[in-house]
Amino acid sequence: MARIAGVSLGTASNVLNNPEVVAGPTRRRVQEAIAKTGFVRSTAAHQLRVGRSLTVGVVLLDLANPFFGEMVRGAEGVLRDKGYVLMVCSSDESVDQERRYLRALEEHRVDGLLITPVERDLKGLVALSARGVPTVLLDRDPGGLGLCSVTVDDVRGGELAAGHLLELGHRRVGFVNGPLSIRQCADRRTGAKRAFRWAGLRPEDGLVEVTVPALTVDHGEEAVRELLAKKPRLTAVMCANDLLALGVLRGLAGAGVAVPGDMALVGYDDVAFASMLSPPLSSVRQPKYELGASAATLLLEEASEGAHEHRSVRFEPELVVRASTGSALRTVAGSRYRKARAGARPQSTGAVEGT
Amino acid sequence: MARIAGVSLGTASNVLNNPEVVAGPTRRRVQEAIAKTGFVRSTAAHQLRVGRSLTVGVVLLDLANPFFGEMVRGAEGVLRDKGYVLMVCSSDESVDQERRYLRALEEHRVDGLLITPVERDLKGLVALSARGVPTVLLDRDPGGLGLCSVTVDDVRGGELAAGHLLELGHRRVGFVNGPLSIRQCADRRTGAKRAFRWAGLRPEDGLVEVTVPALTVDHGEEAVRELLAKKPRLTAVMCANDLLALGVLRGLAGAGVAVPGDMALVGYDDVAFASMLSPPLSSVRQPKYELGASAATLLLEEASEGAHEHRSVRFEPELVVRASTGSALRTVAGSRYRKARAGARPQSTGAVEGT
DNA sequence: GTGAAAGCGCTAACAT
DNA sequence: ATGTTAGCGCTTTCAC
Repeated sequence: MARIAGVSLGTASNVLNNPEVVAGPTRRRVQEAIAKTGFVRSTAAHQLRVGRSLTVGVVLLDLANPFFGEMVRGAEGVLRDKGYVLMVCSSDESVDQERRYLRALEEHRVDGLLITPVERDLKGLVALSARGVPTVLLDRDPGGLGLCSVTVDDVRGGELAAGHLLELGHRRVGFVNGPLSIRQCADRRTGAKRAFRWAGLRPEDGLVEVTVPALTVDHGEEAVRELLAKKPRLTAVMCANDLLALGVLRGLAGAGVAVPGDMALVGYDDVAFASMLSPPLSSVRQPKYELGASAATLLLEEASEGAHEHRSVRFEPELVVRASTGSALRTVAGSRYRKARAGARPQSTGAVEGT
Repeated sequence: MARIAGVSLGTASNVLNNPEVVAGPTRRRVQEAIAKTGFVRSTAAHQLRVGRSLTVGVVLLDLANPFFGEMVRGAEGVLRDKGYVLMVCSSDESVDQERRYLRALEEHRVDGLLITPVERDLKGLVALSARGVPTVLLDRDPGGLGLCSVTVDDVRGGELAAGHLLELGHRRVGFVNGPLSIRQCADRRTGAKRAFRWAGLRPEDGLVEVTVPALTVDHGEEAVRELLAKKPRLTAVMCANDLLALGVLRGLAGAGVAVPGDMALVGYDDVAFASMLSPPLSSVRQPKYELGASAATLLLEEASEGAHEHRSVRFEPELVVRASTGSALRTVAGSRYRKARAGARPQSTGAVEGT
């Protein structure tokens, strides 16, 4: 023990926590002893005294999913500088597993919790928060309950995708969407319709929906037959996610339909391989890293402030334009949409990436 | 506190840890009190007494990389049932960051450590292990030092890829590889050559190497010109990873070369989108989940056994055959390779996935 | 079967 | 400026 090697005891603690209060020579002596004995302080004992575990719990659906991986990196980026270590848990979309982990994290007395909850009922989390564990919801609306949250505006995302196609002059747009019971799917649909209305068009006329049971490549590919059968013929397709878009892309290739020549295509999520497809896929990106980083920041706020005002941060998705949507279909019509949109709101924050 | 609500103190502890030693009625009374007061035991205090933190540290290069994400899931799968929670840390390939995290994890008294070390010198980890923290290396050879490890046989992987093409009858095979300073690249190359020798062929004649500075899509695409210029003409190409393969695929498409008709193509890693390409890409898969799971198992062994024998587990990569390598070029020649290979070792554990 | 008491490693208040 | 002491919440003898 550093104490035996040195000469004091409680002073050693000061060397670690209030170095300035210890006299130079003493301090050095203690530090030497620490180095020599290979002393490493115990967080557990520290926690028992001080009440902070220097630990933050993160519960998400599946760490193997790059979406969550990147989000965690965002949180880690801000939290590690504050000396926190992350306890990361995959609930696997199981309410039971989630409960077990929440229990374990509470036993560990995490100083905060970031969670994408699978349980519909949030009252357990509200209670946890009331018990003094700062809690931030990830990609989930707190629905008026007293919780912080960080979400992405999926309505806006749907609007961006549809709006982009409208700007390019498309007036007959297919929309391959998943079940509306998934909140994200419903929201993106709402956004797409809104884009049509902004353009002075009726969604019922121009937005042709094809609903598939799951957001997979295969379902996307199957949807192509239906898309091509529509009359009058579609000139563009938007999809509820990139996997569907990839399937559509493959289906179109099989049918000899050129993208973007005969059909423009835009996905959603901007997954890693979207930029690698042929042609590279235009898509709507979610700020995954920022999502995590901002959640962590909210957490720190809630942990430091005495009386805390719960806050909800909503991120704007970002349109990433690539080759799959090509250039304007008819210049004149394109400008019409742009004009209708102008002045309504800050212009779309679309980023353009090389082909 | 449960104690006040109930009637005893140290007995409450027994209700939690040795329920059978407590009389029925008493036990029930305590449990009620626990439920009513919302008591949650403190791991920290527990740890202070018992010495176990119920925590395992995981240090990897980047959690946003799906390779690591999946590996962590493997570890989580076996560890969570034992009541452990994972402290996951991304070193970002920074030696400094790695050291900081290792320090923090040791302060937390993790019961074990899984790490993909960035620091070349492993003596810090050996010391840590000697100090009583069971440590398992992930995807890194312990080089004779006393540490457990879990790795994947990249030589074998290279052999699988090349062997597959040889079995199909290809005799002029391009190999787009990264810098040999990367251990994985060097190993895969060694394996590819070995496959040629097994087939009774000289690698110098049949294996045509193209080295690129980095394993990216763009470098793959650029390599195509060089590949197509080779005489006599190549009939197949293998790549050191899937990104390169994707680039090659794109380049070939641009040059009007059909895959697999005019050129067979096999990648490495079997990333998520390999199966989604057109045509779906044959590749060599690393058992990511199993890597993590097996590392965790090793950790548990090391933690439980008194005198521990350090073990190294080496995984066999797995050939995933998809459409990009098509069918045999010339049946006769194909069988020649197969015959040479037979009996040499347990046959390749290749899995076949739908087109 | 249950209670009482010591102590894990640390920090903060107090005494010197 | 340094040493002394109490106690964080728990487990674990050891009496009863």
